[in-house]
Parts: sequence; C-alpha cells; structure tokens
Amino acid sequence: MENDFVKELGYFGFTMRLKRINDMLIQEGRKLYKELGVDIEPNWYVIFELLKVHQRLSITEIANRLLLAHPSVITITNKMIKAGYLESGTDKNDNRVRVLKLTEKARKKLPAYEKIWKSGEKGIARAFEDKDALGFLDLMEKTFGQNGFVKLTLDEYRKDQN
Amino acid sequence: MENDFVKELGYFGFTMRLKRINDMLIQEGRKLYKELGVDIEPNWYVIFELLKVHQRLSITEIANRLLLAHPSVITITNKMIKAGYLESGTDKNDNRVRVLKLTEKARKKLPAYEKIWKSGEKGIARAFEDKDALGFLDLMEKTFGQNGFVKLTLDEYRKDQN
DNA sequence: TATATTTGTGTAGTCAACTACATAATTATG
DNA sequence: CATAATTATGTAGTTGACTACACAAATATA
Repeated sequence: MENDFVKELGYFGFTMRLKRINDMLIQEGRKLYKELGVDIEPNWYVIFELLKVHQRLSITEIANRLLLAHPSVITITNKMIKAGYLESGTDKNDNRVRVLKLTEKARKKLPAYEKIWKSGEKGIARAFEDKDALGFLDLMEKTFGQNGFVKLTLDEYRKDQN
Repeated sequence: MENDFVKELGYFGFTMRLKRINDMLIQEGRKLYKELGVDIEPNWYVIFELLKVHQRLSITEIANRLLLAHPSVITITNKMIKAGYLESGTDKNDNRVRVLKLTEKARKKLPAYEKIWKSGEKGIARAFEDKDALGFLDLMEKTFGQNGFVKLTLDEYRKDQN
C-alpha cells in the first residue's frame, strides 16, 4: 500500500477525492444489498420513496424532483419495470406522457427495504454526529451548482492574468 | 422548477446528493475546459501531476497511488496517449510492466494547464474559507472506506431486529 | 385554422468508474 | 529445477450519469 497522492494535493485533489468517496459509497451499497440478498440497485431507493409519496408521476416530473436528466430517469425506471417494481400507464389528458407507479410487489417489499435504508440513514447520522454534514452538502451545492465552479475558477484565473 | 425531493430526505438522501454534487463538478470541469479551449478531460489532471513528480510509473503504481482500480488507469492513460500527452515504454527488469511518462507536448502544455488548475484550487479554497472541507473529506473516507458503510448499516440493522 | 413553438419521451453515443476473468512474466516453493 | 503462486496488464461486460438529437403530441400564435 503506497501513499495516497491525491490526499496530499490538498484542495487541488478535492474533486477527485469526492469522486472516490462517492464511488466507494455506491460499491458499499451494492455489497450491502448482496449481503442481505436484496435484488435492487443503489440508486433505486429515491424512486421508491418518491413514488410512495406521490403515487403517479411522469418521467419528466421524476426528473425535475430529483434534479436528474430525463434520460437517466428512463434508464433507471426501465430497469425497475423489468424487475417488477414499477408499471407504466398513459396519461388521460396527454398522450405523450407515461405515468409511473409502484407495483403490488413494490408495495409488499417496501417495508423490508425501508428497514435497510433507515439503518443506513441512522448509521450515517451517527457517524457524523454533530458535524453538520448536511450543511456541508448545502454549501457544496450552492458553491458548485449552475456554473458556480466555472465562475469561481474563471474569476481566480483572470485575477492572475493581470 | 419543482422542489428538491432528495434534499428533503435529510440523511436519507445523503448518497444521492453526494453523487449529484460530484457529477455536477465533472460537468462544470468539462464546461471550463471547453470555455478555455483546452482539449483535456476532467480526470486527467491527477495523472499529469503524479507523473510530473514521479516521471516514470507503471499502471499498477499509478493505480496504487491514486487508489483506483487498474483498469480505470488503463482507460485514462490510453486516452492520454492517444491525445499525445503520455508515452509508454517497457521496464528493463520486468517485461510485464509498461512504464508511462509525460511527452514533450505534455511538459510544454503543463504550465498553462496548471494555471487553470491552480485557479480552481484557489476558488474552492476561498469558497470553503474556514469550513474545513478537507477535514470533512477525511471523515467521509474514514467513515465509508473499506466496508465502513456496510458495517455501519448492518450494525443499526441488527440492532433494530431485536 | 394553419403553422410555429414548446414539451415529453426515447435513442444514440460519451465518459468514468467498477468487478471478473484471461494471459503472460516473474518469483517462490517443494 | 519443475511446478505453483503471485503479479502486471489487458479485455469484456456492468452501472450510472450526461449531452445531443429525433419525433410526436400539445399548445400558442399569426
């Protein structure tokens, strides 16, 4: 095991470390499901929860509420349909929209899945204790969101050009 | 623009938000390069810096120092070779290893690229000010690293089973 | 009302990481 | 010294996000 070069870079390695942490979490999530014998993907839980609250939503509505691009939503939900957790119908008033909702199977399995998710939530909350991790996410979203990072960098860049 | 459902979930939405922030940063990085007319990918900078410091490294050495899986390193470096920034030779003592180093082009372009990267670094540092974002990354790495998240969750899970 | 614009969905192709497996070279072992 | 184990690289296939483009339906406009 050699040194972690990225960590040594300070703020210079920020994005790369964030990426690694993120990938780590996804891998861990996959391991967790495997361990518990659950056949769902790490990114499905938000869709489950969203449709539990809002019953019937279109692709676009889901994309807007999760701040995802619509093709991503199509990919995720298609897999969930294939796995039997979602079914799609058509909107009465608009023939373009495809309305998605949870299936019987989804509703039956949900309580068990929610137990897992709640455990994960509690674990994270306890690990961070008083550290205000959510406040940190807020800050990052505000800092990097919509051209934030580009502006930030270009400002510094132009400052140095003089 | 509708509500951000994920944000409402509190710690339950943690991983998803982290993923979003991360993707956001990559997209922003890509935009930045485009704006400045630079033909490199967001994840190349660590390789540049690593090989600037260590001149000649093998695939495995790079993977170890960056904590990446070796196939990821192969993919990245192959693209950099194609773009003319890296060249690979063979190790004298070991015919299996492929040694990578920066090309003339890379060394010539590097100062200009480093100006951009430094600006990004400064921007991030200023945005976080006294917030100790790096300490937060440390904490996340420690918390989620090597089975951390799985253990964390399973502990809570089993606690609730009783 | 005919045409233009917007909106919802879908497809294609890109990028970045991963695991699992294959193969060849080197090193260790019996 | 022959064989076994390890190590370095490479390939294939998966997941998950994205943008750009295409097309059909609905809405707005002239």
